[in-house]
Amino acid sequence: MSQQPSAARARFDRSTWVGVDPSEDEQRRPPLTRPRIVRTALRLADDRGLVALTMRALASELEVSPMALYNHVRDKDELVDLMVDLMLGEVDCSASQGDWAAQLRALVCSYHQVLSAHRGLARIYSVGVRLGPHGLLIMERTLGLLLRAGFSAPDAANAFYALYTYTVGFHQMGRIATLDAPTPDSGTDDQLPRPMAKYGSALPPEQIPSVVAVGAHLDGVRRKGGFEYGLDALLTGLRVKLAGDHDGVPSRPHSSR
Amino acid sequence: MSQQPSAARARFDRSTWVGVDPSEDEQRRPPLTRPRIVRTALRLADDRGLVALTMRALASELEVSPMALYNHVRDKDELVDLMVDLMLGEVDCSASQGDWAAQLRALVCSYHQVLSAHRGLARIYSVGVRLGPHGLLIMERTLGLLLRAGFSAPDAANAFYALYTYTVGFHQMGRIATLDAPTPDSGTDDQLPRPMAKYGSALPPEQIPSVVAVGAHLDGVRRKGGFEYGLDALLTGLRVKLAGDHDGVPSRPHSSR
DNA sequence: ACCTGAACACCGTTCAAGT
DNA sequence: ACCTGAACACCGTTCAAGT
Repeated sequence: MSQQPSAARARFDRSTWVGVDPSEDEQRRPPLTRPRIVRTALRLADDRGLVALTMRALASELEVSPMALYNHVRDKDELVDLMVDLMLGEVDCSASQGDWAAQLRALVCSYHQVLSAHRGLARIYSVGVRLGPHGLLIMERTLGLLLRAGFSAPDAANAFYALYTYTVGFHQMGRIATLDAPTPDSGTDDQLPRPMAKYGSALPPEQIPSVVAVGAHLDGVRRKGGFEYGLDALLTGLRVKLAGDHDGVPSRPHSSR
Repeated sequence: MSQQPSAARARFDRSTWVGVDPSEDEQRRPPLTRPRIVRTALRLADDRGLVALTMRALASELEVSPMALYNHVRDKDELVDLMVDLMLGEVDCSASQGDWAAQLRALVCSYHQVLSAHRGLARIYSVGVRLGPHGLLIMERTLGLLLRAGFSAPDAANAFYALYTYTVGFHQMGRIATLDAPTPDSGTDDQLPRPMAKYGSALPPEQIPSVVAVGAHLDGVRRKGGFEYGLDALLTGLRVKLAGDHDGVPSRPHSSR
């Protein structure tokens, strides 16, 4: 009762079966390598969330002492960098069809899908962006498309950063809610007729008529084509900017300065 | 030597001077209130960064036991929510001149400036967005401008989320760097002629020609008008989208679906 | 009602020691 | 070279106790 049953059982199995077939035991515990650590860490973050990604938890997942990890990885920051680069390897950087904007759209959408598949990691992505080879390749491809489209080097840097910022930011923004906890009594689904119980807490409804009017649609942004909406607006803006530069016409909405 | 000198000194001062002039001691230690806790926490995060914002550090800054805070604040998450709303109170929500896009631009730029003034808090902002009264007011104003401009409720939600995502994301994105630590030997300034020592580490230069070509401008994005570049592109895209809706012409760059 | 000290269940990481 | 256990310097938070 007061002992840890799983630890006791593990010890028992080990001492019982070791020596009978050592190679089988070896099979069950592959050697600790850097790629295996990073792969396991990414899976752990995917399955149990960012908060569960702990050096200690990762070590126990690998059936190894916490300190064993430090022989293959400098510290947790480096581990996260490696995880991010492993994830970014899934982004499809191959050439696609259409003009520069369409190709840019395909690339960024692939990026978006990969981040969606790894929500836990996507959260931490921003804090200190350290690019590995896969990240650099995405950057290279994006900047190449922009430069070939006709953007100047400074504008390409700005456009890249804007696309990048929007995409990563989209995944870090959580569901919008007010200080009051969301009511968990809604048994049916999301499209409830009166969703303002959530938004009305911090301010009386008569002070936020627009929020009340839009309300029901706000939660759906992340599910529906919310990402593509902003992305297309951004791409349209870039297209107008590029055309304006070639015509010598400023594209600023209001050149108040 | 082995004792903590500051703790010993504090205890000495307290026991020495208490009773001589209690009101003076009272002045030096104003009562612990919720607003004072939140204000001090925001200042602490601004001055010493997010990582220094610790319940224990905050308590010692307020010259109080760590547990005293829990009489005024449920937990650290709630404290952060309150700090965010205090910060958002600095955003200028007053009406401005120009059409809807210009007013939107002024509002978002004020938002951007406030986040710039509180870089530490801006980092954590995304994780769990819980809006207080000030946040709700910004949301109300933004949605109101979009609705009055002619956006439908779903489109207003999407546009709001895009602007919001971009702005907050901009502040969470750190400086772009590669896995190798940046070389701290550059004594002069940022506009160095060979900035590729930073980007060339993870991949050989011949594989990333566009990165090499743009390189020098990438670090400047955050300083220069990098934020405004993307914001204006976004606003232009929204303007085109709105005009397209009124004409019945789809504004998607490529309606491949 | 408000504050305190001690303690709990965690972290990441250093260190000295094992093989 | 690789792994381990013990320990250090932290966290946020609970609890029982003080006033």
